Amino acid sequence: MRERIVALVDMDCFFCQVEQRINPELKGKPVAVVQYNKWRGGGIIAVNYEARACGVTRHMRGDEAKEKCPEINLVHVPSINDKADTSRYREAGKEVINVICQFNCAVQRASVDEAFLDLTEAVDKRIGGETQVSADHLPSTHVVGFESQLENKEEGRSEAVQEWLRKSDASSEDDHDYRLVVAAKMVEEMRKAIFTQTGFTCSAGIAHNKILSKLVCGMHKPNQQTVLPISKVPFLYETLPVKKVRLLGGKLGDTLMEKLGINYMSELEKFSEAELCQKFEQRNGQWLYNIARGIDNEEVEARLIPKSIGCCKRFPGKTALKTKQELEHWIQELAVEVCARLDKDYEENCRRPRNLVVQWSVEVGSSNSKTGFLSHFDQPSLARDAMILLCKSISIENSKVKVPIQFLGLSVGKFTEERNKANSIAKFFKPSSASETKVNETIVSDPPVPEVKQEAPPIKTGPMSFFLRNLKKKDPEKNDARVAAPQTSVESDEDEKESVKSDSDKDVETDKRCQGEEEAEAPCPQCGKSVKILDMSEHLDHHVAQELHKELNQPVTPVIPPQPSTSALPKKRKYTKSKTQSAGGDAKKIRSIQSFFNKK
DNA sequence: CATTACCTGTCT
DNA sequence: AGACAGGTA
Ligand SMILES: Nc1ncnc2c1ncn2[C@H]1C[C@H](O)[C@@H](COP(=O)(O)OP(=O)(O)OP(=O)(O)O)O1
Ligand SMILES: [Mn+2]
Ligand SMILES: [Mn+2]
Repeated sequence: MRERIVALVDMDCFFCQVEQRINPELKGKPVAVVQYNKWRGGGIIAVNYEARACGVTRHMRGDEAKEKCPEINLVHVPSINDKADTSRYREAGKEVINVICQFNCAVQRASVDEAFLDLTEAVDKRIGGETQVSADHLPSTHVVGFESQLENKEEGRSEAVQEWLRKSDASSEDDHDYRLVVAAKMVEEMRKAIFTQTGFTCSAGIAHNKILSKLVCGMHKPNQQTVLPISKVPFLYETLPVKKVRLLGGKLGDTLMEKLGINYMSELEKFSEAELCQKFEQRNGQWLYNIARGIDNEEVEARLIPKSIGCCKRFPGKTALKTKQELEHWIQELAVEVCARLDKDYEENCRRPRNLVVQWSVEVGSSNSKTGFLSHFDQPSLARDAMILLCKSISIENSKVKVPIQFLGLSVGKFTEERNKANSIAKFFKPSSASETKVNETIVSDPPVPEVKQEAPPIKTGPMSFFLRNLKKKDPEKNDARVAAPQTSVESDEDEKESVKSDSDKDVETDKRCQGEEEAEAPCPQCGKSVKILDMSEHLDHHVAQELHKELNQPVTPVIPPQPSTSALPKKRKYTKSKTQSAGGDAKKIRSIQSFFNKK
């Protein structure tokens, strides 16, 4: 089996770096970024390494940080109309993504400050050319299982890297390690490019899948990178608490430890797939069985931009919203931000959202949401539609909200690409197509197929989901679920009498009240084709599937690998069990690793 | 009384 | 498709 080469690049104390670039006086000083209310100095969401040295951590209050570190510089997240605005960090994140895209590989934006890369093809191309890699090319690289015990840290690191290089030359029977070597060199170059072009430092993990690359990225920070040779997985797992693994950090991790009586990842390997499936459901069981062996088949999806745009705000305790006026006010404010970001997104990505989701909660821990079809994107429309959706589910009497609202959120999603964007219509994903590149800049499918019904939209089978739900069901005091024809447009029940809507006749909107109009048709806003209104949603889904495979952003000229990619990678993920290797026991453990993973 | 933001899987 | 739980940054 030929392993993929996957890297995870994560920015160092990202929000702090953004603030330090804006205000260079802060460079070299302890900094933390705080968000929300003035209450006790605000809550900390990012801490730079100088401040971490004095024990300041995320979740702390500004006041506590001042105690631990009197010289700390607390920077507040910008606030607009009493609402945190994190746009500057999103914009900075885009800069980074743009640099990464100069390298020829599939890039998956995983959060505001990190991205997964599939370097498999890029590495192969690189090996086709020059092949020499020396320790000089890997000045900030660490290799799991090659830690040296030398007093001098840097000397030890360098010696360990050289040791690894000696053991992993191109002539080895398998080339897994050699390909990691080449990848490590590329990632060194990429990180340097990120720094040169943005001024930000970052760290990276390089391994054969997403879970492992993410895991090792955190081992050496800041401004360093860590490689995990496949043969060192058992060694790594020996001292690795299960909750450190992505997706096991929550309830699943807890029940895993509880039900199996284990603490470290190495202990997971002795359970049969059948037992894991029986205890944690089929899907989770297979995933666990695989990850216990260092196997994770989740693909790096070529996606550079978020799938949804939203914002929200909490109103804890007595600040809960109690009147319709308050509610309207905050809906307006949220709509202002969403609208502004939406306009920008349209300019940059030429897409429009088809869905609007309003979320709210009436007590801590509860949550409710209502979804509606979206056809207008100006602020008043967003606010109006959101209010209508909300009013369908909560009861208001005499301008008083029956149960005070403690949380309110607006988000839009299910984007479709704008038509008429010459050249973009022809791209239609065809499941049976053999070849397609997954490099972000070019997703080429063989013969472009026009507007045809498409089976099998890309199957999304992310790992993990949860059986726990049934163990502890939420108390359903919930909604009066009187509304809601699925897939109707946003429209109030109150309007019923006078159908206020006037100018929207050209829009694709439906109201389930109009029982007699189930046969009515309207032009699809995407393709113009006449479609039954009640089928519009399903129809639009085909466009959504299309959008998933559209071309994302136009990276500039490739810096490193000059060749455009042409070959294919599998798109569909499968959970394949694998009976495999795992070269038994590196008996000895390195303390530094142990303490790294056990601390905190 | 951490906060805001995004993603995925299951159930219906 | 929509509602919701769970997970992560
Ligand atoms: N729980 C949170 N709530 C709000 N914002 C968060 C939260 N966690 C992280 N962020 C923001 C601030 C971080 O700078 C940014 C990236 O997160 P993350 O990569 O986990 O840490 P970091 O970049 O600050 O430090 P590190 O150097 O350890 O990566 O996302
Ligand atoms: Mn980070
Ligand atoms: Mn991160």
